[in-house]
Amino acid sequence: MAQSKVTSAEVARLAGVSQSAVSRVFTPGASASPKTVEKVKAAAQQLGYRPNVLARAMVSGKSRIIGLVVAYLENQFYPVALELLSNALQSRGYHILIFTAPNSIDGIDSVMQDLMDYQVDGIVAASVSMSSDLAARAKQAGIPVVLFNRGQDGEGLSNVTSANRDGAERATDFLIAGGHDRIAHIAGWQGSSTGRDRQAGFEAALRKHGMAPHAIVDGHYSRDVASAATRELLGQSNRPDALFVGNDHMAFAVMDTLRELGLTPGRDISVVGYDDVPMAAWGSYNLTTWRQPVNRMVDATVDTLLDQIEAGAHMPRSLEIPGELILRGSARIPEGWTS
Amino acid sequence: MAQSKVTSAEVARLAGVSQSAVSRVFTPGASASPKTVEKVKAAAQQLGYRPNVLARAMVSGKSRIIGLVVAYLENQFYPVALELLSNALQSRGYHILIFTAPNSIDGIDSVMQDLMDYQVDGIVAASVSMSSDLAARAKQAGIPVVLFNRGQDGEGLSNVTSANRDGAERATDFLIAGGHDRIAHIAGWQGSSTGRDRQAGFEAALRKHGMAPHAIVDGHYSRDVASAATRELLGQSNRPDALFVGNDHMAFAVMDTLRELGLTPGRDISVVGYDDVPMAAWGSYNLTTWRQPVNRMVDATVDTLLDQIEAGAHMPRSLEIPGELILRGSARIPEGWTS
DNA sequence: CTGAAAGCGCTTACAG
DNA sequence: CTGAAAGCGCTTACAG
Repeated sequence: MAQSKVTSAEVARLAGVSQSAVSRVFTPGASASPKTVEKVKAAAQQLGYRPNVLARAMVSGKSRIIGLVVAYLENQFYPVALELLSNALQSRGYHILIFTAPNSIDGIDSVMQDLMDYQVDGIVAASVSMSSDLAARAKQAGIPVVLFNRGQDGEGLSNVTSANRDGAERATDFLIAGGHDRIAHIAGWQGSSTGRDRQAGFEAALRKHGMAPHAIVDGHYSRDVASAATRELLGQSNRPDALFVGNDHMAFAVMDTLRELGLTPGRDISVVGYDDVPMAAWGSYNLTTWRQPVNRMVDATVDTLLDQIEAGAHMPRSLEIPGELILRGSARIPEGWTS
Repeated sequence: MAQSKVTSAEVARLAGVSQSAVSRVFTPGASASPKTVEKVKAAAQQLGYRPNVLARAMVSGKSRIIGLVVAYLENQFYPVALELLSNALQSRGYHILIFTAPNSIDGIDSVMQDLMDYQVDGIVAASVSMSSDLAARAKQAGIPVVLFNRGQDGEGLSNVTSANRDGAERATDFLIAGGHDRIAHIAGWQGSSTGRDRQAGFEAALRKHGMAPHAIVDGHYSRDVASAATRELLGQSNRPDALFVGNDHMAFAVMDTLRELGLTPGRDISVVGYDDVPMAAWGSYNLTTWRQPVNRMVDATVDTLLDQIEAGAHMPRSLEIPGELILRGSARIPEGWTS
């Protein structure tokens, strides 16, 4: 309702110039005389004119919209990443169109179609797997895709993750150095690359020391599953003395459950997580965990995506961001441990 | 870069019909003979054609994009709301374009301009205040706005909140019934309607019982501020015996701090929050809190917005969703307390 | 530097 | 039901 949209033609009329002149004044890098610029700006100001981004997108072929596919926001890692991503993109003149993805592969397929219908300039897929068919489709449509916090399954997409295998291995080294010898792993979802890589790191560390896993169970990145697994493990006569958990989100559930069982993490049993979400530093958890540097991961994602969009970079990049162990109170600290 | 976009003209050529015919087949409610539909669908399928949403938006004037302005995602209430909102909108054929807002009023102004440049069909502003100037601008541009979890300051925008004043009053009643007589309030940010309304409810309950607040301090919806306030309150000789906290996010910080001080919430001191975010149910907090029903708030937001967009509803609606007290372990439960 | 014109990919009256 | 045509609001060669 109301008087609604002002167009460049109206501004042109008021300023006494052609419509193209108005367009040039609002196009960075286009040439216009100071006099024209002045007249146009004044008229635009008076009318409250702003260029229609959609019309611009149509002719330029650049929408300045980045599609974001995100699965579940319950794990604090994702809202944090989302906020950083949105800010980074916003400062570069892009905006995020959000698509919440069902967890099935079919679901994600239809979501991707939706996404492309909006003529997005690029896609960030956070923590979702993508069929190679879909990857091919995006490539064919010329839309850059970068997988965030997920490896690709063979296809030629870019992706950024932390060094999951290395991080898990070093976190496990820490537990071993702490003198634990019944170390169990509540693993990340084995249907995801992160879940598998972290488990591989866990196993490698143990193997290196000639040890065997006390137990490994798939926690599906779910609080409930992790909680049940904890109960199960602690219900056995041969209890683990340390738990390496596939992500912080599950580790919180594990700690809650241990306390229900009357155990104090850090004293009776050691718990180490993965991610270092803000909540890990909160007093009630004070979780020792492997930091996955979300800010650096987001920066790498944005750089990779924009290189492909703006500089036409073609080679898919696979980036692994290093992390570090954050020492807190949920796990015994080995004598003389440094970094 | 690949063969890229297929247009309706190409489909028309292959199908042996006019371009308008193709358009009609893809426009719900437009008329086309079964034969045409069949030919067009086959051709579209073969070419991998899908209508360009942006082009459609240009001519129809409907972008099917909803702008979402969101301030900070650290408080779990917002990611939860975001996910629900995205799903609800997605199922109705809309998508969310995200704008993260600076906290200043100026910042939010420029963000809103950005938003309108994208020709969004509607705007949801979550937990941000809006200048009445801005509200007027949106109205003039014919873009419906609904404020989520924030009251409007006089202007004619729609908004949905929980019944903040009532909820706070009843939460405080509960504390009074529990026999507490030194009840302090760590208030939500007094620059926000929610913060003020909840404080008003707190004061009303006390007044009703002829009591005075033990103390009221503005926690700014910040963990750090709430934590410092807790230390301050507990450092005095005349300590509060109960704390009503302006939202769960701060209440978690308050509980962490109380424990650092050697106090056990629910036993040594009662704590009640506001929101009932998922984390409130987690074992480490087990927070007694007033539930702000986020799903109903989101539904109301979507209904209000789409009524204005699609049905042309003009009257601004101000909706207050009722809530309920969720009894957990962080506050003493009065003898014989029901509901 | 500037204007007239073509065109981005659609939808939607308008005739038939 | 169908096609030719106009038009959504811009950008971008093309001449001048």
